[in-house]
Order: sequence, then C-alpha cells, then structure tokens
Amino acid sequence: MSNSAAQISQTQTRRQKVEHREEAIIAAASSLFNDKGYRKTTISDIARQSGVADGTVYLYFKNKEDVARAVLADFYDGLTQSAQNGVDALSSPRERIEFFARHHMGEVIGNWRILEIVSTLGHTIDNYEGSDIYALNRAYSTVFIRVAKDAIQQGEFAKDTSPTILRDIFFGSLEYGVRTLMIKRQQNDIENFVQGLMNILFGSGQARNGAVGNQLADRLDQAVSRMEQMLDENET
Amino acid sequence: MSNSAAQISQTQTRRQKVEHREEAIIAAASSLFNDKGYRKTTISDIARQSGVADGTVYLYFKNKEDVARAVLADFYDGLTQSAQNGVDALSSPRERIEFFARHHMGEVIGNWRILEIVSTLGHTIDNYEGSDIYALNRAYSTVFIRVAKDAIQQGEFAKDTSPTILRDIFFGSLEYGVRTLMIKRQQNDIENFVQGLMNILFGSGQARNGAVGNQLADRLDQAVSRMEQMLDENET
Amino acid sequence: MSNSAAQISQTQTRRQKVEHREEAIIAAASSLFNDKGYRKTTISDIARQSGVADGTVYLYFKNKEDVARAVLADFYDGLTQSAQNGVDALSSPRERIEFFARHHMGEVIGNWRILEIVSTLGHTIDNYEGSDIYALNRAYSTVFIRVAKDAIQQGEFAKDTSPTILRDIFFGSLEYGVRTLMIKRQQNDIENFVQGLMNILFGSGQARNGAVGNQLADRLDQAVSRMEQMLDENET
Amino acid sequence: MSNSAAQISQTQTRRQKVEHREEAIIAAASSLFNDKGYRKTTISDIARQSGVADGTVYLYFKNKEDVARAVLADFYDGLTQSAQNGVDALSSPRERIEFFARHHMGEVIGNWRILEIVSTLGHTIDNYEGSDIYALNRAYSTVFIRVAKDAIQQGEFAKDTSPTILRDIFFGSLEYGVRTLMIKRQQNDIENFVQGLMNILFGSGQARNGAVGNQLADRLDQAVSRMEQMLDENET
DNA sequence: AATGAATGAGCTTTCATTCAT
DNA sequence: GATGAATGAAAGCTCATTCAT
Repeated sequence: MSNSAAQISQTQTRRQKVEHREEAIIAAASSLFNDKGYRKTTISDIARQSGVADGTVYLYFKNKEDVARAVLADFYDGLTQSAQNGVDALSSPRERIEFFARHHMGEVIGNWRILEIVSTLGHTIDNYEGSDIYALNRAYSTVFIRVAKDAIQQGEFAKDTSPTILRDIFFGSLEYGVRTLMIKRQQNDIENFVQGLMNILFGSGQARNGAVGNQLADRLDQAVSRMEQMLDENET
Repeated sequence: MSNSAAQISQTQTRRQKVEHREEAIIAAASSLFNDKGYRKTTISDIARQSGVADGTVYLYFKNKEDVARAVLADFYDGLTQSAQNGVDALSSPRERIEFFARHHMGEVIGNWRILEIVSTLGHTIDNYEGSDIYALNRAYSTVFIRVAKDAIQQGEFAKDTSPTILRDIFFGSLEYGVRTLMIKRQQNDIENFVQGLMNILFGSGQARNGAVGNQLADRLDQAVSRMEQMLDENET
Repeated sequence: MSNSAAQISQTQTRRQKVEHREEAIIAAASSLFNDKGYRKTTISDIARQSGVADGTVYLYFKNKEDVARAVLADFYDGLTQSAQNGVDALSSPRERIEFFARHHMGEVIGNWRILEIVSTLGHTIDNYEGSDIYALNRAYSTVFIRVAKDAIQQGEFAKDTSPTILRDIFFGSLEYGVRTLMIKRQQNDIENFVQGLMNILFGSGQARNGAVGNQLADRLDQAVSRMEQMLDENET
Repeated sequence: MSNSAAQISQTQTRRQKVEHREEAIIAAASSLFNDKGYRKTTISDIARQSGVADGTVYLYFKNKEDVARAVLADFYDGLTQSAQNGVDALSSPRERIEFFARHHMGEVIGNWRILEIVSTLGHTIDNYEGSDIYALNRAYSTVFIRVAKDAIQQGEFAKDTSPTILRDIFFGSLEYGVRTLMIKRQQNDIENFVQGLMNILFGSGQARNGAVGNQLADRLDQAVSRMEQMLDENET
C-alpha cells in the first residue's frame, strides 16, 4: 500500500485489471473446487466461470496446480487474518481457544473440499516442508500456537505440554468434527462440538472432580481432620 | 494319489492361486495407493506390480473403485481385529485408550495415504452412509466408542461427555499427529505424542492448575490456614 | 441317415453328445443374438447359457463369427425347409406366394435381429458370393424363385418379368414390412401387410380395372357397337 | 483493410475453417462407415482421415454416435432435398414414382452401408421413434408418401391401398435391388431394376393376363362371338 | 475332450497445455 | 495481452482367444 503512490494511472489501471482477472479466476476456482473437487474441475470450467478464455488462465498461473495453490493461499490468508483479529479482541486463553475453535469450524464447514486440495497436492510436492502450501498452513497454525503457549504459561495446561501436540489435537479434532457434522448433515451443531472439545481440553466445571479431584480433596480433608484430632488430643 | 484326490489338490492349488492373485493385487494396490495416491495409481501400475495383465485385475475386481474398496476392507479388518484384541487384554479405561492410540498410530503411520481413499471415494459415492466403506470405518470406530462409553461410565470423563465427540477428538488428534510425524520424519516419536494426548484427555499427574487444580489449591490453603490457627491457639 | 448304420454304439453316443453340445451352443447363441445383437453378445454369454465353458465353444467353432454362421445356417435351414413344405402343399402360384409371404413374416418377426448378422458379417467376408452365408440365403430364395418362375409361366406376371427382380421386390417388401410392424409394435398386423402386398403384386379383384382395364373394356365395347351399327346399315 | 474488416475476415476465415473441419470429419466418417461399417471404424480412423487429432473430433461431436448422426443427417438431407426437387419437376404420379426409384437407387448404391447405421444405432437408442434419426428417415419417406397418396387418388392404385404399405414395398424393393446390384457388381443395371419394379407396380403395357387380362379376354371373346353370330345371320 | 483363468490389443473419451492468430 | 481451437497422451475397461491343467 505504501509504495503504490509511485505507480499510478495507466499502470495502476492495468494492475487493477490484472488483479481483477486474477481474483476472478481464484474466486471461480475456489467455488468450483469446493463444489466438484479439484480433479473434476477443469481449466475450462474455471475459465468459463471467470469470464476469460482457457488460455488466459495460463497467463496468470503456471498450471492447474498453481491455481490450486493460489486458491489455498487466498483461503488461508483470510482464515489467518480473521482468526488473528478475533484472538486479539479477547484476553483469556480459554476464551481465545474457544473462539478459535468456533471460528475455524464455521469457516471450514462451508469450504470443506478446498482443504482436501492440501492432501491432493501435498504429495505431488517433493519438498513439502519448503513449499508455500506448508508455509500457509504454518502461518495459520502459528496463530494458534501462540495462543496455546500463552495458555500453557498461564497454567491452563500442564507446564510441560507440547504446543505442537496441542495444535495437532486441536486441529485434528476440529477436522473430524467438521467431517462428522457434514456427513450427518448437522452443520448447525458446531456449538455442541465446540463445547465438547472445550470440556475435554479444560475439564468441565463439575467434572473431573469425580475421578481425580474429589478423591484428592477428600483425602486432604481426611488428613487435616486427623491432624486436628491429634492436636486436640495433644492439648488435653 | 487317487483321481479324486488329485482333483482336490488341483482344485485347492487353483483356489490357492486365485487367492494368491487376489491378495497380490490388493497388496500391490495398497502399496501403490500409499505411494502415489489413488488417482495417480493406474490399473496398469497395479497389474504390473502384481505380475498380472491389466485384464486380470478385472477378473477379481469390478473396477478400480472396487480394488480400492478391497484395499480398505483389508486394512480396516486388520486394524479392527488387532485393536479389539489389544483392548480386550486390558482392563482400565485409561490403559485401553492409551493402547488404542499407540496401536492406531503405529498401524497408520506407514499406510497413511490409504486412509485418504476414504475421503476420495466418499465423494464419488451417492449414499455414503449406506456404503461398505462407511461400514468398515464404523466397525473400527465402534471399538473405540465402546471403550469411551466405559471410560465415561467409570468417571474418567464427565458423565455428560458425548462419546461421538470424544471419538472425533481421539481419531482427529491421532490423524494430525501422524501427519506431523510423517512430515517431520520422526516416525519414532509416537510415544511422545501418545503421552501428550493422554495428558490432555486425562490430565497429567501433576497437572491442571487450572479449573480443578486451583480448587484443590484453595482447599489446601484453607486447611493449612486452619492448622496454623490451631497451632497458634495451642501455643497460648 | 443311410450311412449311420455303419457307425454305432459308442461312436454314435459320442456323436450325439457332440451334436447335442453343438446344438446347445447354437440355440443359446441364436437366442442371445436375437435379444442383444451380435456385438453385445459375448462368448461368455453363449457359453454360460449353453452350460459349457468358454473354451469349449472353441472346440466346436473356430471363432465367434463361425458361431454366427452356424446360427444363420440353422435359421435358414429351418426357414427353407418349412417354406418348401408349405409351398409344396399348395397348387396355384398366387396361393403359394401368399403363403410364402405370410410364412416369411411370421418366422422373421420374432427373429429379427438374427438376420442383421447377415449384413454385420457380410462385409467382413472378402468373397461373399463364395461364402456359405450367401449359399444359405440363396437356397432359401431359390424356393421363391421357383414359385415365381412358375407364376410367370402361368401368366400371373408378364412373360418378360425377371424372377430375380421379383425376388428382390418380394423379400425387400417383407423386410421393410417386418421392420415397420416391429417399430409400431403391431406384430399381429402381418395379415394386413400380406394382403396389401398381394394386391400390389396381383392387382386387387376390383382394382386396376380403374386405370387400365376399364378404359380398354370401354373402348372395346365402343368398337363393337360401331361394328354392329355398320353391319346394320349394310343390311339395309 | 480496417481493423474491424480484418476481424470480420478473420472471423469468417475461422468459421470457414471450423465448418471445413466439421465437414471434413463428416466426409471422412461417411466414407469410412461406408467402407468398414460403423463398428469397425474407430475415432482414430476418422481423425486420421480428416487430418485432425483424435481429440479434435470431440470438439465438434459429443461422441462417436453423434458423428454417425451427423453423417446420416447429411446424407438424408441431400437425399430428401434432391428427391423433392425431382418430384416437383414432374407431373404424372407414374413418372414421379419412376424418377424416385431411379434417384434413390443412384444415390444409395454408392453409400450402401451408411444406411446400415440406422439399424445399428436404432437398437442403442431407447426411444427410437422420438429420435432424430427416425425423424430424418421419416422426412425422406414422407416425400414418397405424398407422391403415393396422389397416385392412389388418381387411380393408379386401388383406392383402398395403404400408402404405408406401398412405402414399405417401394423402399424395401429398392434396398434389396441395390444389395443385389452391389453383390453382382452390376451397378449400372439400375435402369433394368427400375423398369422391373415399375412393371410390377403399374403393370406392363402388354401385361397381366392374370386377373385383369382374363376378364378382358373374356369380354373380347364374347364380342367376337356376337359378331360372328351377326355375320352368320347376315349371310342367310 | 473340457475347462476357465489369463491375456493384452484395442476402444472411447477426457482434459491440461500449447500456440497461431 | 487475450483468445480458444487443436493437440495427443493417458486412462479405464471389454472381450475374443489361448493354453496349461
């Protein structure tokens, strides 16, 4: 934005047009990938829906895979952005994580098949860790990692909890949750799943005292009682 | 060798051969699907690796999708079987779940992409919930569901915990865990991940200063206070 | 039949078995060709329906085309036989031709697609005129040709009528007639078509006097009247 | 040449090229179908002979059947057109029918096997009567039907003659006639066959001693008898 | 003689990519 | 830059025919 002042007028217009075309193609591809899947979407489909010719797609993207990459970048960018904004607006780690879960499910449930591309493309790529898809994924999950580290710091999780493992648990759970909701066609049950996950991660208010907590507390109470008794007897 | 005996042996040999062929094709397909993915694996690939002609594959399987189904069935059957056996040999819910996690990761980590077929085929199939792939998946996850219900019953999780959500959290976490280990090429770090997951699910030994821990700490503080008071009074 | 006395018992049994197999294959092929057409009928189909193995078909027939030839031979043999018998039982050329038409349509309408094989195979064959299919066809049409020659002889058709052309008209008409009845699904309207054809070939009783006959008769009557008048005048 | 003029010409050139391609494919297919038959002609054959790539065929036609449809449409259109024109240029029903027969044989004799496609495709198509192939066939035969009705009206055929049956007789005869001429390799004997058919349909000049002829002869005999009687009486 | 598993050539169709205009 | 017709490799699948048993 800051260096845009240098390039104006005609150039600007051309860039806008170019960007418009590029965006149009990405938008069309995104919608089509989500509807029909990556494999069943053809370049012709994308071109038609973008209002350009088949060949034009190749002016903006190297090949079909490149289009997919751009779609993913677009999707992840928006996701990362809005996740970060939402997290910034909250203070407690628990609230942040709960928001993140709700936000993630809400965004992903409608764009389910786009994320399939990650696995579709992931294996074509030799050096996945060096790829841009990996970088996008990482940027997004980093937002969570930061929240997770903070939560650990603040005692919400054991000090020795690995943020990476927490991340895998978090996103893995959400992915399966989304999948289940999709299959059962209960896309509105996000809230239910989010609460269930939170209870597992943080323990429900009343729960867990059962198995562990209550036992400990009871034994502590008993110990104190015994000590009190002993002191009493001592007095006499 | 009598004539009928010869026939029997011949028949058996033929049947063995047939079974051998079928198994060889499934094994080849399994390995190829895992290496190249379902879409990029061709019938010719499978035939070549099985040491048969292309057409032979179609003697044993209706079409490519049918091969994939057989591969999945084979994989899930073994997985379900050994998981059930392992679970039966243990008694405490926690031990069972821990075993399940370790077992799942160990089995899946080398056959990662085979499970992708589920989602690949899932979309092709009209009535996924009625399909055999769904049934296989369900049979396996049912083993876990039973363990999970038992664990809830025994107070390891809050009484109102949904076993379905627990299942999604469990398998989702493991899937992401496996993926991470694969990418990082640290396939031997299964143990680390399993412990991490267990700690989140059940709380670590020292754990949870959060919700539960703080309550305990409060009661401890109160008890200590009372003891100090009593000692004070005693002194007088 | 006359030389069968020489070969008896075991040989006979074997031959019967062989003939039975051969007939079974032909019968199965005939029925299948008629239902599904030549191309869509597979050797496996034929083998299954005959109760033999695929390979066995090749013990009796050189290849698929050879099976088709046998089916055609079988069909034409029966057709020729019954046509000849029917014709022999009648005396007037007109009755014979009418019978032939009715018989042909009746036999062919249910075995419509078998005759398609003639054109399907006809072109594969280099020397059609020397082929056995041609011979079969010829044997059948010869029955008609003889009837036709007789009819011409007896004045039912102009003396210079070509029997060959008559044959083409006859069978061509019937083939189209059958086709139309099949398409319109009015397989019971054979009689109607036969009468129509007879009327064209022989002229209906009342008809044709119209255009030609009546005119001639009228002019003849007029001529006679004029002659009578002249004679009358002469007398006086 | 102005820019727009250039564009027009360019567009036209491209369209011409496109039409040329389409025509080239139809021409190639037509010729190949006629030589090898529909089934034995492959898309590759057609593409090679048209000078295009296999895939190009699919730019102009949906599939192989669609190519066949276009070939048939092309063939029938020309046939119908020229038949109608020829018929319109003549007045008497007999002349028209004779022309039609001659014209049909001349056109069909070189493109014999193309018409086979009708029956080849006829079976593939579920609703043949609603298909475009049926419509083409019908459009052509309608030209004849109109002529036939007119002929019946004018007394050339018995008033109760069915035009449909007449049509089947007409085209069926011609088809067999063509077939015979092809087999005998006497493609120049069309005239002979046409005259033969005309004589059957309308009766030859001298013809038909049969039904009609005999009646005439009877009346003639009677007239002569009467004249002889009169002369006898005169002598006295 | 009978079997039927195995073969593999051959077919139709799709679609990412190119390139002359 | 933009076009879109043309390309042709590549895939899934069928089935007549063979041949070891």
